[in-house]
Amino acid sequence: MATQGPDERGASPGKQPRTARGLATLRKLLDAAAAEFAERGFHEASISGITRRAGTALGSFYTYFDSKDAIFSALVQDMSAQVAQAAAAGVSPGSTGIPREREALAAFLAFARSHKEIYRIIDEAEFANPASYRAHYEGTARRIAQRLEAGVAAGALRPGDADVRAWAIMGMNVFLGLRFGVWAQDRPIADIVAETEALLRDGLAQD
Amino acid sequence: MATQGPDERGASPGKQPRTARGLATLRKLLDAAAAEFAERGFHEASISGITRRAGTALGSFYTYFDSKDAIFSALVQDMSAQVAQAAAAGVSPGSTGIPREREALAAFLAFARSHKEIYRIIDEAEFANPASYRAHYEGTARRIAQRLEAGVAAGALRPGDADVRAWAIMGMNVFLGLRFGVWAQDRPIADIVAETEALLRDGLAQD
Amino acid sequence: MATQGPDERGASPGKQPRTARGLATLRKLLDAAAAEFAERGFHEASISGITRRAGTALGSFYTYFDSKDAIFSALVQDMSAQVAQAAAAGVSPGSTGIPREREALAAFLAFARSHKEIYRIIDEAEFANPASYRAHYEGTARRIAQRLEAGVAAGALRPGDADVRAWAIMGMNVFLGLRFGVWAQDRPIADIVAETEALLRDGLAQD
Amino acid sequence: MATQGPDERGASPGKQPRTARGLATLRKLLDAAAAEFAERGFHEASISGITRRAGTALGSFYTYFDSKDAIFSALVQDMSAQVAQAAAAGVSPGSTGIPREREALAAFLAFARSHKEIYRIIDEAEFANPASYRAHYEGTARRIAQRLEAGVAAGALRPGDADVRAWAIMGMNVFLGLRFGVWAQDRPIADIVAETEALLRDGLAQD
DNA sequence: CATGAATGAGAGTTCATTCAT
DNA sequence: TATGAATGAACTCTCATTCAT
Repeated sequence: MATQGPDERGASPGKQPRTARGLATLRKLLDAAAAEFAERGFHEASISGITRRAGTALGSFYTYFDSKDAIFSALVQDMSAQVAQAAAAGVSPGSTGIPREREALAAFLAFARSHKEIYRIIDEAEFANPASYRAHYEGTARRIAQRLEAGVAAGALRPGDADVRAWAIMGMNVFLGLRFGVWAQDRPIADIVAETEALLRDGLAQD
Repeated sequence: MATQGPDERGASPGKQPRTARGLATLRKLLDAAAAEFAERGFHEASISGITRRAGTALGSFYTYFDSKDAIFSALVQDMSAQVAQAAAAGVSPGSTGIPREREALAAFLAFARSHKEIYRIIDEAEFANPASYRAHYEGTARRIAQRLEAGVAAGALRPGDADVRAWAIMGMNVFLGLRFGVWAQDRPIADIVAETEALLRDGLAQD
Repeated sequence: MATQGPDERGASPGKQPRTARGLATLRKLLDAAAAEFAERGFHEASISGITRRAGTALGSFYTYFDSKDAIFSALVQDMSAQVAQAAAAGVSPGSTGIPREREALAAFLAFARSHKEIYRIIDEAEFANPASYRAHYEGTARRIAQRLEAGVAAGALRPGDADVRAWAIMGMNVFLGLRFGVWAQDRPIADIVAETEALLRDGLAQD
Repeated sequence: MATQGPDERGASPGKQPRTARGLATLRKLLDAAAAEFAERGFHEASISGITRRAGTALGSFYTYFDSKDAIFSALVQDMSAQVAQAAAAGVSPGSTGIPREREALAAFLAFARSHKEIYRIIDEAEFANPASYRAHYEGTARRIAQRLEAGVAAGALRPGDADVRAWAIMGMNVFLGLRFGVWAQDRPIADIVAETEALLRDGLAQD
C-alpha cells in the first residue's frame, strides 16, 4: 500500500499545499467536510456549507479538491482506516480465535458509540462513491478472514470457509453496531459482546 | 395489521385512482419508478425519468403521488414486504431452530440474486427516507427474534438474548446477500448456506 | 344596461344551463368561486379548489365557464352591482346634497363590514381583470357625479367640477371602508360618518 | 427611523455585495425588477424576465435576493419612500393647513404622472405582500394626520378627528392620482388641485 | 493563495385546460 | 351533462463549478 505523509493526505492529486498557510486551510476544509457530511449526508451537504464551516472562501475549496466527490472519497478512506485501526487497537497482542473476535467486536462497538457519523458517511458511499464502499468492506472482510485463518492454524478454530465466515461476522458486527451503538445505547456493550461470543463459540443449537 | 387491496397500494392518500384507466397508469408509474430508482439511485433518479419510462406525461405523476419522496417510500415498503414474504415462503411448515434459519437464508439469497435492486432501494432509504429504513430492519429483526424464541420454546435452541441474536443473524444474512447474491455469484448458494448453518449450529470453536 | 334573467347570470356565453340540474351546478360553482377567490385571492385560487368546494368534478367547471378569468370577471361584476345596490338602498327617497352623501357612506361602511371580501375581489381585479376594475370605479364615480349634479341643481350644493369631486369622494369612501370597515372596526360608523359629513359640508378651514 | 447607506439597500439579509462589481449587479437587478413588475405585475413577472432585462445569469438573482417575494418587498418599500419624499419635497417650508394639503396633492399628482408604475407595484402588494401594503398606507395616513394636527394647533384648521380626516384625504389623493394621473391626463393638474382645495377649505354645501 | 461573484443546467412541482368515457 | 385522468408548459430555486481580481 502506498503510504503518504500526513501532510499530503486528502488533497486531490497535484493540489497538495506548498505552504504552511495552505496546509492549515486544507486541514480546516477536511474537518469541516467531515462535520458537514456527517450532519447532512452526501447529497444534502454543499460545498458552500463546507467552506462556511471552515471559514474560507468558496473558491478556496477548489484549490485543494477537484470536486465534491473527491473530498468525500478522501473522507471515506480516512473513516475506513480509522475503523480498522480502532478494531486492531482493541485486540490484545497474541490474542487469537474466539477471544480475538470478541475483542474486535467490543472495540468496534465502542468506536461506533463515539463516532456515530461513520455509518452516515461510509454507508452513503454505497451510492455516492461505490468504489470506496466496496474497498472498505472488502478490506475489512479480508482482515477478518486472515484472523480466522490464523485461528485455524493455531488450532483455536475448526477449519472452514474463511471468506463466508468473514462476511457473516462482519455483517453481525455492522448491524450490532448500528442497532446497539448508533441507534440506541439501551444495552451494555458487555451483554452484546457476551451473547455474540457465545454464538461464535458454541452456536445456538441445544446440544 | 391493516390490509389494503392491491388496488389501493402505492398511491398517496387522497390520490387513489377511481377508474381502470387510472389504475393502469398508477401501475405503470410504480413499475417505472422501481426501475429508475434501482438503476440510478434515489438522488439521480428523476420524476421525468420515471414518467418517460412509464410513457406518461410529467404531470400525471402528481395525479398519483405527492412527491418523489412519497413514491420512494411506497416502493421501499413494497420491497420490504417482498423480502419478508420471500423469506417466509422459503420455510417449510413446522420447521424450527437451526434448519429454519438455514431455509430463511437460502430463500433470501435466492431472492437477492433475482432482485439485485433491493439493496439499491432499501439501503438508500437510510438517507432518503430513514423512517422506512428503520421500519424495515426493525420489523425484520422482530420476526427473526420471534422465530428464535419459538425455537427455544421448542427445545431446539439454547436460551439466550433473542434481540442480540436476531440482529446478529440479520447482519450475517444481509452481508452474505450483498457479497454472494448481488456483487458476485462466484459461490453456490448451498456452500454459503452450509457454512453459515454450521456456524449457527455449533459455533466456530475447536471443541 | 342589458338585463339578464337570474338563470343566465354568470355562465359564459353559449354555456347557459339548459336543465334544472345544470342550473344547480352553476349556482354551486359561483358560490364556491366567491368563497375561493375571497379566501385565497385570484392567483392562489385554483379551479380544482372551486370544484372541490362545489362538490363537482373538475371538468364540470368548463361546462359553464370558459376560463378562470371568465368566472372571476362574472364575480367582480356581481360584487360591483351589490356594492352599488347597497349604497342606493341606504339612501332615503328624496334625499339630496350632503345628507345623501352621508347616507351613502354609512350604507357603504356597513356593507364593507359585512362583506370584507369585496376589497379582496374587486381590488385584485386591477391586476387580474383590469377591464372590470375600471368599469367598477368609473361606474361608481359616474353615479356619484350624477348625485352631485342633482344636488347642485337642487340648490343644495355649490356649483363645481362634478367629476373631480366624484373621484375625491369615492376615494374617501373606499379608504374609509378599508381602514374602518375591513381592517379594523375600532371606531363606530357614526363617528366616521359625522366627521366626513362635516368635512364635506363645511371643509376643514377655520372660518 | 434606521437609515441605511445606499449600498446596503435592497439585498436580502446576509446577501449584501462585498465588491463594486457585486454592487453594480445588485443595482441592475433592482432596476430590472422595477421595470418587470411594473410592466407585467407581480404574478406575471418572472425571475428569468428580471435577469434577462438585467443582463445577468438566472442564478445571479439568488446571489442577492432570497426569493421573488423578497425583491418585490424591497421594491415596494423603495416606492413607498419615494412617494413620501415626493410629497414632502413639494411642500414649501412653513406651509400649513389647507395650502399645505394643496401642495402635497399637487406634488403627488405630478409624481404619479411621471411614475405610473407606483400603482401597479404598491397596489399589487395588497395581495402579494400585505405587510408592505399596510405599512405604506398606515405610514402615509400617519404623516397626513400629523400635518392636520399641526394645522389645528396653528389655528389654521378647525379641530376634529385627525385619523378619520387623514384616511379620507389619503383616499381622495390616491383616487385622483389614479384617475387623473395614471389612467388619463385629460385635465390640468391645476384644475384638480383647485377643486380639491375648495372642497377641503369650505366643503361642498351651499352656504 | 485567497476571494466571492457569476454561471446555467437541471431539478421538483403546479395547475389551467382538454378530452375520452 | 358529469366525470376525472391526462397533458405539458412554465415556474421558482439550488448548487457544483469557473474565473477575474
